[in-house]
Amino acid sequence: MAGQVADDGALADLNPAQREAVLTGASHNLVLAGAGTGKTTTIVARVRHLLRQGASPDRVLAITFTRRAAAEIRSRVQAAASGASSQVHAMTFHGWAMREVRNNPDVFGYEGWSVLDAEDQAQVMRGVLGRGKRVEGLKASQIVDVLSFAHNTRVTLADAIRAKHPDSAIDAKAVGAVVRAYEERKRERRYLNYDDLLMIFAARLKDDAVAAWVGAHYDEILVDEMQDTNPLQWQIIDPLVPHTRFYCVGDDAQSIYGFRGADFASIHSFAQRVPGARVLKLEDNYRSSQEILDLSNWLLDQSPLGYDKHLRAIRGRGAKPELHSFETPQDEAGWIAAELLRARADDLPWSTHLILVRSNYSGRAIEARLIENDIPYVFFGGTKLLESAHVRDVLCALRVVANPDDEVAWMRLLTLVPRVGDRTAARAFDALLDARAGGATEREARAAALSGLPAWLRDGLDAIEEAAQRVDDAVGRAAAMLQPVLAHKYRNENWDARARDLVHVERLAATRRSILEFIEEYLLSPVFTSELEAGQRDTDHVIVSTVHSAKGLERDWAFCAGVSAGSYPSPRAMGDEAEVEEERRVLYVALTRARDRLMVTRSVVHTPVRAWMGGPYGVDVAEDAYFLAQLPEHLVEETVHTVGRPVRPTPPPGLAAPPEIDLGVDLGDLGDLG
DNA sequence: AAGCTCTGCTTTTTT
DNA sequence: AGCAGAGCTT
Repeated sequence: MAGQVADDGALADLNPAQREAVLTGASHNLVLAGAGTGKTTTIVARVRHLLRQGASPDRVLAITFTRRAAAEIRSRVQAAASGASSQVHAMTFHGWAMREVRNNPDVFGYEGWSVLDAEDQAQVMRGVLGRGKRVEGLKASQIVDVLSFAHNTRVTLADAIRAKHPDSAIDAKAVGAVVRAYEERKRERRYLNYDDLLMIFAARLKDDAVAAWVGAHYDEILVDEMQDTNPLQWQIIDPLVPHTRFYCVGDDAQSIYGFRGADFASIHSFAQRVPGARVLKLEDNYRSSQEILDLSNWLLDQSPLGYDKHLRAIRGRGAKPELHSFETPQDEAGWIAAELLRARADDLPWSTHLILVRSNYSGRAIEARLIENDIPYVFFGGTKLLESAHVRDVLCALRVVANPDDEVAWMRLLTLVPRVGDRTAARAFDALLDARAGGATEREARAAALSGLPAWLRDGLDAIEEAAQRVDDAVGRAAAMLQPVLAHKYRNENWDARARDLVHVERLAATRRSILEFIEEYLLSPVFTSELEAGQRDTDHVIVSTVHSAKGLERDWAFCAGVSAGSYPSPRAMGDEAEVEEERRVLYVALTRARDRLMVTRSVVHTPVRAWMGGPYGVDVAEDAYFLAQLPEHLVEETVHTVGRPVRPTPPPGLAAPPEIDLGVDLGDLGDLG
């Protein structure tokens, strides 16, 4: 908060509504905190208040949406604390569930499992699908998505299929058979995915003795971004309500995770769901100028859903938001880069700026321009380090050592070996299982199963096993072992940059106690590759972020890129009011990130990309529903740019129609070609 | 038969 | 940028 940083959470710096929210004595509270109203400040102050009242730091749990938000709360509480260590627990729902399940095998009944990320899940699903690779026209990854939606919203598979694929007649029974086989495969291999962690936790909390036991660990559980909590996560909160206190903070207008099962209306029913809960409101905005809020408020007012929300700018008046129209997205990106360079020439630091994009895809065009112009940036929502192919390759070598049942990892690792494909790899894996079943130790089983393969694989894995206590060392050995094959595999794909990533991974691993802990931590809360490049030296940088990853972010200047007809809302959302309104909230979140200068950019050209994204709906429909179609002129300062694309000169008046032009070739005298 | 390589297609949003 | 499939090589 610009005006109220100094001592985070010192009561004197809070306004009356915030102070009330911090000091509330009710057992359960819901704080409705609009954008820029000091949400994080309030949470930090609340934690400090609890600590002052004598709560031990490890009895306060803050549930956040991302690892970054957790780190911020932790560091701000720490910074504000006088001396004594006050490491409060701050983590995501998934991180919490994982901790509980991992640390208490006798309570939850799961031991020796490993976590599957999206790609691994799709891989297991592909194995189940076999030859055809599809069932009812759905790809492996689509089935995984639908299944996850069903779990998170607690609906049947059939309902989830209808929700996700409303236009196709899919036989849920056929999909169900595949899903059953998939679950069976996961069980055999002792795999759990993100949803499983939440489901195991939620299922066990149904036993009131377990709920009482978990609840007794905490004096208060704070939940940030409550509007994005989905029904599955509610099943974790519900049983704990009688056993601890809940302090939830959210904003219905910023609910943008409906695709993951969040229902923004659930925040309205909070008081019914949590008996005796007190509801408090924060409406004073400390972040933005009134002009920025006028535009944001206008956007919400256009919605058929009544948000009953009008942010007031404590900072008063400022510059009008700017609307810049271009011909192409490339022009937008070019102008943004130029604007950043101009600001730099005026001595503004790079950290003045935040660039918001709708999708990872659209962020790449901007990223390219920043690289071109040597502008340092971090891309939240870009490539995740642990999901990139080369890092995955290396981690598979660690995974098979940590969990020899990890079939997905074995298959990937084995097929890296030259002349080894699916068949050979599958045979080696089967041989491994056989050897173990016959009583061999892990190392003996590996020696037997890998006997027909190059010795470096067996020796390398043995070396990793010996180093397993030092995870960074193990990573180093895995990278060394695979270096030759990876250098070849990625020879045309940026091998040098990839090799650098592997060094980053080694460094990240240095503080971890075990291979599984390391992999789980970063799978559950990813690190972006660009984050490491820039963050390493704490350099001044611009932030590029998808709107979804921009939660809690704010900067003096914000560029909202690609706010074009046909993108807001996207054609995919058309025809479904709930989805269109979620898109409106996405734009609202983007607009409310700016403190002083808000620049909305858009373009009109329909690139091939947009044409196929447009799908069956077509552009005209989108024009009509475009959120800025009815934008009153007085709310923005509009500039129309025609950069790099000069208007075609009109021909001189009175020019005669072109004559027929003979395109035949004058062969001339070719002489005697004989 | 198995593996390799090239090409074209696909992509909202994330733990 | 990554994946699936086609067609080619060993």
